[in-house]
Amino acid sequence: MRLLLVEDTVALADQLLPLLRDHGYAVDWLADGRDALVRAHDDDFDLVILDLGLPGLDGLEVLRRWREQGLGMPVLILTARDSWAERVDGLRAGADDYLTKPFHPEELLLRVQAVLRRSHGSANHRRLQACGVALDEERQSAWLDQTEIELTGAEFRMLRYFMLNPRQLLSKSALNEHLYDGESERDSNVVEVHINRLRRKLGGEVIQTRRGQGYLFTGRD
Amino acid sequence: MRLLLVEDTVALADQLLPLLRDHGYAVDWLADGRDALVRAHDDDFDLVILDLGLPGLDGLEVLRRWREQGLGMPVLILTARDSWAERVDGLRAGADDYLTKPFHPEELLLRVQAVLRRSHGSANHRRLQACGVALDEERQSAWLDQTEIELTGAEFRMLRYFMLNPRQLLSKSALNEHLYDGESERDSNVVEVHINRLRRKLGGEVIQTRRGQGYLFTGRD
DNA sequence: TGTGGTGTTTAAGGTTGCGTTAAGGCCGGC
DNA sequence: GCCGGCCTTAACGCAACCTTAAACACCACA
Repeated sequence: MRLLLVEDTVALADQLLPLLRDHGYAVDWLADGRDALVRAHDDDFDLVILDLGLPGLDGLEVLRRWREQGLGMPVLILTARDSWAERVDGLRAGADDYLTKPFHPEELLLRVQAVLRRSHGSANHRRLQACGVALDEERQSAWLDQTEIELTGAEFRMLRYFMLNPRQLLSKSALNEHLYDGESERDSNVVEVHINRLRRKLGGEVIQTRRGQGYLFTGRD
Repeated sequence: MRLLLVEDTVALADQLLPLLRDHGYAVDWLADGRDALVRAHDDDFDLVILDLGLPGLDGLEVLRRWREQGLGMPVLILTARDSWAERVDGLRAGADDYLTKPFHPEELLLRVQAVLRRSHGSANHRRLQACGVALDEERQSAWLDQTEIELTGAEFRMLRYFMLNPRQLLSKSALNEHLYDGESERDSNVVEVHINRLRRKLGGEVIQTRRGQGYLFTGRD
Protein backbone atom coordinates (compact mmCIF):
# COMPACT_ATOMS: atom_id res chain seq x y z
CA MET A 1 0.00 0.00 0.00
CA ARG A 2 1.67 3.17 -1.26
CA LEU A 3 1.08 6.54 0.42
CA LEU A 4 2.25 10.06 -0.30
CA LEU A 5 2.60 12.48 2.59
CA VAL A 6 2.73 16.16 1.58
CA GLU A 7 3.63 18.12 4.71
CA ASP A 8 6.13 20.93 5.25
CA THR A 9 6.28 20.84 9.03
CA VAL A 10 9.30 18.64 9.60
CA ALA A 11 8.44 17.79 13.18
CA LEU A 12 5.03 16.48 12.21
CA ALA A 13 6.39 14.48 9.29
CA ASP A 14 8.99 12.95 11.57
CA GLN A 15 6.20 11.88 13.83
CA LEU A 16 3.90 10.50 11.18
CA LEU A 17 6.36 8.71 8.91
CA PRO A 18 7.49 6.04 11.39
CA LEU A 19 3.95 5.56 12.62
CA LEU A 20 2.59 4.92 9.13
CA ARG A 21 5.54 2.75 8.20
CA ASP A 22 5.19 0.74 11.36
CA HIS A 23 1.70 -0.05 10.27
CA GLY A 24 2.74 -1.48 6.97
CA TYR A 25 2.49 1.45 4.58
CA ALA A 26 5.18 2.46 2.10
CA VAL A 27 5.28 6.22 2.50
CA ASP A 28 6.92 8.86 0.32
CA TRP A 29 7.35 12.33 1.78
CA LEU A 30 7.34 15.70 0.04
CA ALA A 31 7.33 19.15 1.63
CA ASP A 32 6.54 21.30 -1.41
CA GLY A 33 3.26 21.68 -3.26
CA ARG A 34 4.84 22.00 -6.69
CA ASP A 35 6.79 18.79 -6.21
CA ALA A 36 3.65 17.00 -5.12
CA LEU A 37 1.73 18.16 -8.19
CA VAL A 38 4.27 16.47 -10.46
CA ARG A 39 5.05 13.49 -8.32
CA ALA A 40 1.50 12.19 -8.24
CA HIS A 41 1.79 11.59 -11.98
CA ASP A 42 4.97 9.55 -11.66
CA ASP A 43 3.78 7.12 -9.04
CA ASP A 44 0.44 5.45 -8.56
CA PHE A 45 -0.35 6.20 -4.93
CA ASP A 46 -3.19 4.50 -3.14
CA LEU A 47 -3.74 7.54 -0.97
CA VAL A 48 -2.36 11.05 -0.48
CA ILE A 49 -2.19 12.90 2.82
CA LEU A 50 -2.15 16.57 1.88
CA ASP A 51 -1.47 19.58 4.08
CA LEU A 52 -3.39 22.64 2.88
CA GLY A 53 -0.86 25.19 4.10
CA LEU A 54 2.12 24.56 1.86
CA PRO A 55 5.01 26.54 0.40
CA GLY A 56 5.32 26.67 -3.37
CA LEU A 57 1.71 25.92 -4.18
CA ASP A 58 -1.29 25.83 -1.86
CA GLY A 59 -2.60 22.38 -1.06
CA LEU A 60 -6.10 23.10 -2.21
CA GLU A 61 -4.82 24.25 -5.58
CA VAL A 62 -2.67 21.14 -5.87
CA LEU A 63 -5.68 18.98 -5.23
CA ARG A 64 -7.84 20.89 -7.69
CA ARG A 65 -5.29 20.49 -10.44
CA TRP A 66 -4.87 16.79 -9.74
CA ARG A 67 -8.56 16.31 -10.24
CA GLU A 68 -8.58 18.46 -13.39
CA GLN A 69 -5.80 16.29 -14.74
CA GLY A 70 -7.83 13.18 -14.11
CA LEU A 71 -5.99 11.91 -11.05
CA GLY A 72 -8.60 10.27 -8.88
CA MET A 73 -6.67 8.76 -5.97
CA PRO A 74 -8.14 9.30 -2.50
CA VAL A 75 -6.85 12.40 -0.75
CA LEU A 76 -6.93 13.08 2.95
CA ILE A 77 -6.39 16.75 3.70
CA LEU A 78 -4.84 18.26 6.81
CA THR A 79 -5.84 21.76 7.80
CA ALA A 80 -4.37 23.85 10.58
CA ARG A 81 -7.28 26.23 10.54
CA ASP A 82 -10.59 25.31 12.03
CA SER A 83 -12.64 26.80 9.22
CA TRP A 84 -15.80 25.14 8.09
CA ALA A 85 -15.67 26.77 4.65
CA GLU A 86 -12.20 25.47 4.00
CA ARG A 87 -13.20 21.92 4.71
CA VAL A 88 -16.18 22.20 2.44
CA ASP A 89 -13.92 23.65 -0.25
CA GLY A 90 -11.56 20.75 0.28
CA LEU A 91 -14.30 18.22 -0.12
CA ARG A 92 -15.59 20.02 -3.21
CA ALA A 93 -12.12 20.04 -4.71
CA GLY A 94 -12.09 16.28 -4.50
CA ALA A 95 -10.72 15.35 -1.11
CA ASP A 96 -12.02 12.17 0.47
CA ASP A 97 -11.65 13.19 4.10
CA TYR A 98 -10.08 15.85 6.26
CA LEU A 99 -8.39 16.16 9.62
CA THR A 100 -7.95 19.31 11.68
CA LYS A 101 -4.64 19.99 13.37
CA PRO A 102 -3.68 19.22 15.96
CA PHE A 103 -4.75 15.61 16.02
CA HIS A 104 -3.79 12.36 17.62
CA PRO A 105 -1.43 10.48 15.31
CA GLU A 106 -3.56 7.41 15.87
CA GLU A 107 -6.48 9.34 14.53
CA LEU A 108 -4.72 9.78 11.23
CA LEU A 109 -4.29 6.04 11.04
CA LEU A 110 -8.01 5.53 11.54
CA ARG A 111 -8.83 7.92 8.75
CA VAL A 112 -6.26 6.49 6.39
CA GLN A 113 -7.70 3.04 6.91
CA ALA A 114 -11.23 4.32 6.49
CA VAL A 115 -10.46 6.20 3.29
CA LEU A 116 -8.58 3.26 1.80
CA ARG A 117 -11.43 0.95 2.56
CA ARG A 118 -13.89 3.35 1.09
CA SER A 119 -11.91 3.78 -2.08
CA HIS A 120 -11.36 0.08 -2.55
CA GLY A 121 -11.66 -0.67 -6.22
CA SER A 122 -13.45 2.52 -7.10
CA ALA A 123 -11.86 5.94 -6.95
CA ASN A 124 -8.97 5.39 -9.33
CA HIS A 125 -10.42 6.44 -12.63
CA ARG A 126 -12.10 9.43 -14.11
CA ARG A 127 -14.80 7.06 -15.15
CA LEU A 128 -16.03 5.66 -11.92
CA GLN A 129 -17.14 2.05 -12.09
CA ALA A 130 -19.01 0.01 -9.53
CA CYS A 131 -21.32 -2.96 -9.58
CA GLY A 132 -21.86 -3.03 -13.32
CA VAL A 133 -22.56 0.68 -13.67
CA ALA A 134 -20.17 3.29 -15.04
CA LEU A 135 -20.27 6.99 -14.33
CA ASP A 136 -18.78 9.55 -16.70
CA GLU A 137 -17.87 12.49 -14.51
CA GLU A 138 -17.32 14.88 -17.40
CA ARG A 139 -20.55 14.22 -19.22
CA GLN A 140 -22.44 13.64 -15.99
CA SER A 141 -24.01 10.55 -17.41
CA ALA A 142 -24.21 6.89 -16.47
CA TRP A 143 -23.60 3.87 -18.66
CA LEU A 144 -25.46 0.60 -18.45
CA ASP A 145 -23.95 -1.96 -20.81
CA GLN A 146 -23.39 0.16 -23.93
CA THR A 147 -26.17 2.66 -23.49
CA GLU A 148 -25.70 6.13 -22.09
CA ILE A 149 -28.17 7.47 -19.58
CA GLU A 150 -28.23 11.19 -19.12
CA LEU A 151 -28.44 12.48 -15.57
CA THR A 152 -29.44 15.80 -14.11
CA GLY A 153 -27.11 17.47 -11.65
CA ALA A 154 -28.82 16.21 -8.54
CA GLU A 155 -29.12 12.69 -9.91
CA PHE A 156 -25.46 12.71 -10.81
CA ARG A 157 -24.32 13.93 -7.41
CA MET A 158 -26.37 11.30 -5.67
CA LEU A 159 -25.27 8.48 -7.94
CA ARG A 160 -21.64 9.46 -7.62
CA TYR A 161 -21.82 9.38 -3.88
CA PHE A 162 -23.46 5.99 -4.02
CA MET A 163 -20.85 4.67 -6.42
CA LEU A 164 -17.95 5.95 -4.36
CA ASN A 165 -19.41 3.93 -1.51
CA PRO A 166 -20.72 0.84 -3.25
CA ARG A 167 -22.48 -1.84 -1.25
CA GLN A 168 -22.36 0.39 1.80
CA LEU A 169 -25.26 1.49 3.88
CA LEU A 170 -25.80 5.23 3.52
CA SER A 171 -28.29 6.81 5.86
CA LYS A 172 -30.67 9.40 4.57
CA SER A 173 -29.04 12.01 6.78
CA ALA A 174 -25.62 11.10 5.42
CA LEU A 175 -26.90 11.54 1.89
CA ASN A 176 -28.40 14.87 2.87
CA GLU A 177 -25.11 15.95 4.42
CA HIS A 178 -23.08 15.08 1.38
CA LEU A 179 -25.42 16.31 -1.28
CA TYR A 180 -26.32 19.55 0.42
CA ASP A 181 -23.75 21.52 2.37
CA GLY A 182 -24.78 22.01 5.95
CA GLU A 183 -27.85 24.21 6.07
CA SER A 184 -30.32 21.78 4.56
CA GLU A 185 -33.83 21.18 5.80
CA ARG A 186 -34.52 18.27 8.04
CA ASP A 187 -38.12 17.49 7.13
CA SER A 188 -37.84 17.06 3.41
CA ASN A 189 -37.99 14.05 1.14
CA VAL A 190 -35.60 15.26 -1.54
CA VAL A 191 -33.46 12.20 -1.08
CA GLU A 192 -36.38 9.87 -1.60
CA VAL A 193 -37.48 11.69 -4.72
CA HIS A 194 -34.07 11.53 -6.33
CA ILE A 195 -33.62 7.91 -5.41
CA ASN A 196 -36.92 7.29 -7.13
CA ARG A 197 -35.65 9.09 -10.24
CA LEU A 198 -32.42 7.11 -10.29
CA ARG A 199 -34.35 3.88 -9.98
CA ARG A 200 -36.52 4.83 -12.93
CA LYS A 201 -33.51 5.54 -15.08
CA LEU A 202 -31.21 2.73 -14.00
CA GLY A 203 -33.66 0.07 -12.90
CA GLY A 204 -35.26 -0.49 -9.54
CA GLU A 205 -32.70 -2.96 -8.27
CA VAL A 206 -29.62 -0.72 -8.34
CA ILE A 207 -30.42 0.93 -5.03
CA GLN A 208 -31.76 -1.16 -2.19
CA THR A 209 -33.49 0.30 0.82
CA ARG A 210 -33.02 -0.84 4.37
CA ARG A 211 -35.99 0.50 6.18
CA GLY A 212 -35.06 2.73 9.08
CA GLN A 213 -31.37 2.49 8.23
CA GLY A 214 -30.70 3.89 4.81
CA TYR A 215 -29.91 2.87 1.25
CA LEU A 216 -27.17 0.94 -0.47
CA PHE A 217 -25.99 0.84 -4.04
CA THR A 218 -25.69 -2.68 -5.38
CA GLY A 219 -25.88 -2.02 -9.12
CA ARG A 220 -26.68 -5.04 -11.24
CA ASP A 221 -25.18 -7.90 -9.32
CA MET B 1 -26.42 0.89 22.94
CA ARG B 2 -27.26 3.64 25.40
CA LEU B 3 -25.73 7.10 24.92
CA LEU B 4 -25.97 10.32 26.89
CA LEU B 5 -25.61 13.57 25.00
CA VAL B 6 -24.81 16.55 27.22
CA GLU B 7 -25.06 19.61 25.00
CA ASP B 8 -26.74 22.95 25.66
CA THR B 9 -26.83 24.19 22.08
CA VAL B 10 -30.31 23.15 21.03
CA ALA B 11 -29.64 23.43 17.31
CA LEU B 12 -26.68 21.07 17.54
CA ALA B 13 -28.55 18.60 19.69
CA ASP B 14 -31.43 18.65 17.20
CA GLN B 15 -28.96 17.76 14.52
CA LEU B 16 -27.12 15.05 16.40
CA LEU B 17 -29.99 13.26 18.09
CA PRO B 18 -31.72 11.98 14.94
CA LEU B 19 -28.39 11.08 13.36
CA LEU B 20 -27.32 8.99 16.32
CA ARG B 21 -30.75 7.42 16.63
CA ASP B 22 -30.78 6.65 12.92
CA HIS B 23 -27.63 4.65 13.48
CA GLY B 24 -29.14 2.53 16.16
CA TYR B 25 -28.21 4.29 19.38
CA ALA B 26 -30.67 4.99 22.19
CA VAL B 27 -29.80 8.54 23.17
CA ASP B 28 -30.80 10.57 26.21
CA TRP B 29 -30.22 14.30 26.06
CA LEU B 30 -29.37 16.76 28.84
CA ALA B 31 -28.46 20.42 28.51
CA ASP B 32 -27.20 21.12 32.02
CA GLY B 33 -23.97 20.02 33.64
CA ARG B 34 -25.47 19.52 37.09
CA ASP B 35 -28.19 17.27 35.69
CA ALA B 36 -25.59 15.24 33.86
CA LEU B 37 -23.52 14.78 36.99
CA VAL B 38 -26.43 13.10 38.72
CA ARG B 39 -27.95 11.31 35.78
CA ALA B 40 -24.85 9.26 35.00
CA HIS B 41 -25.33 7.55 38.35
CA ASP B 42 -28.94 6.61 37.65
CA ASP B 43 -28.44 4.97 34.28
CA ASP B 44 -25.67 2.79 32.94
CA PHE B 45 -24.62 4.58 29.76
CA ASP B 46 -22.28 2.96 27.29
CA LEU B 47 -20.87 6.30 26.22
CA VAL B 48 -21.26 9.97 27.04
CA ILE B 49 -20.88 12.81 24.56
CA LEU B 50 -20.00 15.79 26.69
CA ASP B 51 -19.83 19.45 25.68
CA LEU B 52 -17.21 21.33 27.69
CA GLY B 53 -18.98 24.69 27.59
CA LEU B 54 -22.05 24.08 29.72
CA PRO B 55 -24.36 26.09 31.95
CA GLY B 56 -24.69 25.01 35.55
CA LEU B 57 -21.43 23.14 35.83
CA ASP B 58 -18.52 23.13 33.40
CA GLY B 59 -18.14 19.93 31.40
CA LEU B 60 -14.57 19.41 32.46
CA GLU B 61 -15.57 19.60 36.10
CA VAL B 62 -18.41 17.16 35.49
CA LEU B 63 -16.00 14.71 33.93
CA ARG B 64 -13.51 15.12 36.74
CA ARG B 65 -16.14 14.40 39.39
CA TRP B 66 -17.46 11.37 37.53
CA ARG B 67 -14.01 9.90 37.53
CA GLU B 68 -13.52 10.73 41.22
CA GLN B 69 -16.78 8.97 41.95
CA GLY B 70 -15.60 5.89 40.16
CA LEU B 71 -17.69 6.21 37.00
CA GLY B 72 -15.60 4.85 34.18
CA MET B 73 -17.79 4.91 31.10
CA PRO B 74 -16.19 6.20 27.91
CA VAL B 75 -16.54 9.94 27.39
CA LEU B 76 -16.21 11.81 24.13
CA ILE B 77 -15.81 15.55 24.67
CA LEU B 78 -16.92 18.35 22.37
CA THR B 79 -15.12 21.65 22.55
CA ALA B 80 -16.08 24.84 20.75
CA ARG B 81 -12.71 26.38 21.31
CA ASP B 82 -9.73 25.34 19.29
CA SER B 83 -7.46 25.24 22.28
CA TRP B 84 -4.93 22.52 22.51
CA ALA B 85 -4.55 22.97 26.26
CA GLU B 86 -8.23 22.36 26.84
CA ARG B 87 -8.17 19.10 24.96
CA VAL B 88 -5.15 17.94 26.87
CA ASP B 89 -6.94 18.85 30.07
CA GLY B 90 -9.94 16.91 28.86
CA LEU B 91 -7.89 13.83 28.11
CA ARG B 92 -6.15 14.17 31.48
CA ALA B 93 -9.49 14.46 33.22
CA GLY B 94 -10.41 11.11 31.77
CA ALA B 95 -11.91 11.68 28.33
CA ASP B 96 -11.45 8.97 25.74
CA ASP B 97 -11.54 11.18 22.67
CA TYR B 98 -12.42 14.71 21.64
CA LEU B 99 -13.97 16.56 18.74
CA THR B 100 -13.63 20.25 17.91
CA LYS B 101 -16.63 22.24 16.79
CA PRO B 102 -17.68 22.64 14.11
CA PHE B 103 -17.54 19.10 12.80
CA HIS B 104 -19.29 16.94 10.26
CA PRO B 105 -21.97 14.90 12.00
CA GLU B 106 -20.56 11.79 10.34
CA GLU B 107 -17.33 12.48 12.07
CA LEU B 108 -19.02 12.18 15.41
CA LEU B 109 -20.40 8.81 14.35
CA LEU B 110 -16.93 7.59 13.40
CA ARG B 111 -15.59 8.62 16.78
CA VAL B 112 -18.48 7.13 18.69
CA GLN B 113 -18.01 3.81 16.94
CA ALA B 114 -14.24 3.92 17.39
CA VAL B 115 -14.49 4.76 21.09
CA LEU B 116 -17.07 2.05 21.73
CA ARG B 117 -14.93 -0.52 19.98
CA ARG B 118 -11.82 0.59 21.84
CA SER B 119 -13.60 0.61 25.18
CA HIS B 120 -14.68 -2.98 24.70
CA GLY B 121 -11.13 -4.08 24.10
CA SER B 122 -11.36 -5.01 20.45
CA ALA B 123 -9.15 -3.54 17.75
CA ASN B 124 -10.25 -0.58 15.72
CA HIS B 125 -11.64 -2.42 12.75
CA ARG B 126 -14.90 -1.44 11.15
CA ARG B 127 -15.96 -5.04 11.40
CA LEU B 128 -16.74 -6.23 14.88
CA GLN B 129 -15.89 -9.86 15.40
CA ALA B 130 -16.74 -12.22 18.22
CA CYS B 131 -17.17 -15.96 18.58
CA GLY B 132 -17.15 -16.75 14.89
CA VAL B 133 -19.63 -14.05 13.92
CA ALA B 134 -18.77 -10.77 12.22
CA LEU B 135 -20.81 -7.60 12.37
CA ASP B 136 -20.48 -4.99 9.65
CA GLU B 137 -21.36 -1.69 11.30
CA GLU B 138 -21.53 0.16 8.02
CA ARG B 139 -23.99 -2.18 6.39
CA GLN B 140 -25.69 -3.11 9.64
CA SER B 141 -25.49 -6.76 8.70
CA ALA B 142 -23.91 -9.91 10.13
CA TRP B 143 -21.61 -12.39 8.44
CA LEU B 144 -21.50 -16.11 9.07
CA ASP B 145 -18.63 -17.71 7.18
CA GLN B 146 -18.92 -15.96 3.81
CA THR B 147 -22.61 -15.26 3.74
CA GLU B 148 -24.16 -11.97 4.62
CA ILE B 149 -27.23 -11.88 6.81
CA GLU B 150 -29.31 -8.77 6.64
CA LEU B 151 -30.57 -7.39 9.92
CA THR B 152 -33.34 -5.02 10.79
CA GLY B 153 -32.58 -2.07 13.05
CA ALA B 154 -33.70 -3.73 16.25
CA GLU B 155 -31.90 -6.96 15.45
CA PHE B 156 -28.73 -5.08 14.68
CA ARG B 157 -28.81 -3.10 17.91
CA MET B 158 -29.33 -6.20 19.97
CA LEU B 159 -26.68 -8.24 18.21
CA ARG B 160 -24.17 -5.44 18.51
CA TYR B 161 -24.70 -5.22 22.22
CA PHE B 162 -24.31 -8.97 22.56
CA MET B 163 -21.13 -8.98 20.50
CA LEU B 164 -19.57 -6.14 22.48
CA ASN B 165 -20.14 -8.28 25.58
CA PRO B 166 -19.42 -11.79 24.33
CA ARG B 167 -19.75 -14.77 26.67
CA GLN B 168 -21.19 -12.50 29.33
CA LEU B 169 -24.43 -12.99 31.12
CA LEU B 170 -26.84 -10.21 30.17
CA SER B 171 -30.09 -10.01 32.06
CA LYS B 172 -33.30 -9.25 30.27
CA SER B 173 -33.61 -5.97 32.13
CA ALA B 174 -30.06 -5.03 31.23
CA LEU B 175 -30.87 -5.60 27.58
CA ASN B 176 -33.99 -3.51 27.92
CA GLU B 177 -31.96 -0.80 29.63
CA HIS B 178 -29.37 -0.66 26.90
CA LEU B 179 -31.59 -1.00 23.86
CA TYR B 180 -34.26 1.47 24.84
CA ASP B 181 -34.03 4.93 26.34
CA GLY B 182 -35.67 6.35 29.40
CA GLU B 183 -39.36 6.51 28.51
CA SER B 184 -39.91 2.90 27.52
CA GLU B 185 -42.09 0.21 29.00
CA ARG B 186 -40.62 -2.58 31.02
CA ASP B 187 -43.39 -5.20 31.02
CA SER B 188 -43.11 -6.58 27.53
CA ASN B 189 -41.45 -9.45 25.75
CA VAL B 190 -39.72 -7.43 23.05
CA VAL B 191 -36.37 -8.81 24.06
CA GLU B 192 -37.55 -12.39 23.75
CA VAL B 193 -39.05 -11.76 20.33
CA HIS B 194 -35.88 -10.24 18.97
CA ILE B 195 -33.72 -12.95 20.46
CA ASN B 196 -35.96 -15.41 18.69
CA ARG B 197 -35.48 -13.55 15.41
CA LEU B 198 -31.72 -13.46 15.82
CA ARG B 199 -31.68 -17.19 16.53
CA ARG B 200 -33.65 -17.83 13.37
CA LYS B 201 -31.25 -15.85 11.28
CA LEU B 202 -27.96 -16.87 12.88
CA GLY B 203 -28.75 -20.32 14.26
CA GLY B 204 -30.22 -21.28 17.60
CA GLU B 205 -26.92 -21.85 19.36
CA VAL B 206 -25.51 -18.33 19.08
CA ILE B 207 -27.46 -17.05 22.06
CA GLN B 208 -27.86 -19.28 25.12
CA THR B 209 -30.52 -18.97 27.78
CA ARG B 210 -29.76 -19.01 31.48
CA ARG B 211 -33.19 -19.53 32.91
CA GLY B 212 -34.11 -16.83 35.42
CA GLN B 213 -30.81 -15.02 34.89
CA GLY B 214 -30.49 -13.85 31.33
CA TYR B 215 -28.78 -14.60 28.04
CA LEU B 216 -25.25 -14.92 26.79
CA PHE B 217 -23.78 -14.69 23.32
CA THR B 218 -21.50 -17.60 22.52
CA GLY B 219 -21.56 -17.51 18.71
CA ARG B 220 -20.45 -20.71 17.05
CA ASP B 221 -17.91 -22.08 19.48
C1' DT C 1 -38.95 42.88 -17.75
C1' DG C 2 -41.47 38.97 -19.49
C1' DT C 3 -41.57 34.09 -21.14
C1' DG C 4 -40.55 29.40 -21.72
C1' DG C 5 -37.98 25.51 -20.65
C1' DT C 6 -35.42 22.76 -17.50
C1' DG C 7 -34.36 21.00 -13.20
C1' DT C 8 -35.28 20.84 -8.19
C1' DT C 9 -38.04 20.87 -4.14
C1' DT C 10 -42.33 20.62 -1.68
C1' DA C 11 -46.55 18.51 -0.54
C1' DA C 12 -50.00 15.07 -0.29
C1' DG C 13 -51.72 10.52 -0.34
C1' DG C 14 -50.92 5.63 -0.85
C1' DT C 15 -48.24 1.55 0.47
C1' DT C 16 -45.18 -1.34 2.99
C1' DG C 17 -42.89 -3.70 6.50
C1' DC C 18 -40.70 -3.30 11.07
C1' DG C 19 -41.42 -3.30 15.92
C1' DT C 20 -44.47 -4.36 19.27
C1' DT C 21 -48.08 -6.69 21.51
C1' DA C 22 -50.68 -10.50 22.76
C1' DA C 23 -52.01 -15.16 23.05
C1' DG C 24 -51.01 -19.92 23.42
C1' DG C 25 -47.69 -23.67 23.84
C1' DC C 26 -43.63 -25.53 25.89
C1' DC C 27 -40.31 -26.76 29.25
C1' DG C 28 -37.67 -26.81 33.64
C1' DG C 29 -37.66 -26.53 38.51
C1' DC C 30 -39.82 -27.28 42.81
C1' DG D 1 -48.48 -31.57 38.76
C1' DC D 2 -48.24 -26.91 38.84
C1' DC D 3 -46.31 -22.57 38.32
C1' DG D 4 -43.38 -19.29 36.29
C1' DG D 5 -40.25 -18.18 32.80
C1' DC D 6 -39.33 -18.72 28.08
C1' DC D 7 -40.46 -19.61 23.09
C1' DT D 8 -43.19 -19.05 18.96
C1' DT D 9 -46.44 -17.18 15.97
C1' DA D 10 -49.60 -14.13 14.05
C1' DA D 11 -51.66 -9.79 13.70
C1' DC D 12 -51.85 -4.84 14.11
C1' DG D 13 -50.48 0.07 14.03
C1' DC D 14 -47.64 3.39 12.68
C1' DA D 15 -43.62 5.33 11.01
C1' DA D 16 -40.85 5.05 7.05
C1' DC D 17 -40.92 4.90 2.43
C1' DC D 18 -42.71 5.51 -2.42
C1' DT D 19 -45.02 7.95 -6.02
C1' DT D 20 -46.99 11.59 -8.32
C1' DA D 21 -48.07 16.14 -9.38
C1' DA D 22 -47.72 20.68 -8.78
C1' DA D 23 -45.11 24.68 -7.15
C1' DC D 24 -40.96 26.79 -7.37
C1' DA D 25 -36.18 28.45 -8.74
C1' DC D 26 -33.17 29.28 -12.20
C1' DC D 27 -31.38 30.46 -16.58
C1' DA D 28 -31.51 31.69 -21.51
C1' DC D 29 -33.28 34.55 -24.55
C1' DA D 30 -36.45 37.80 -26.44
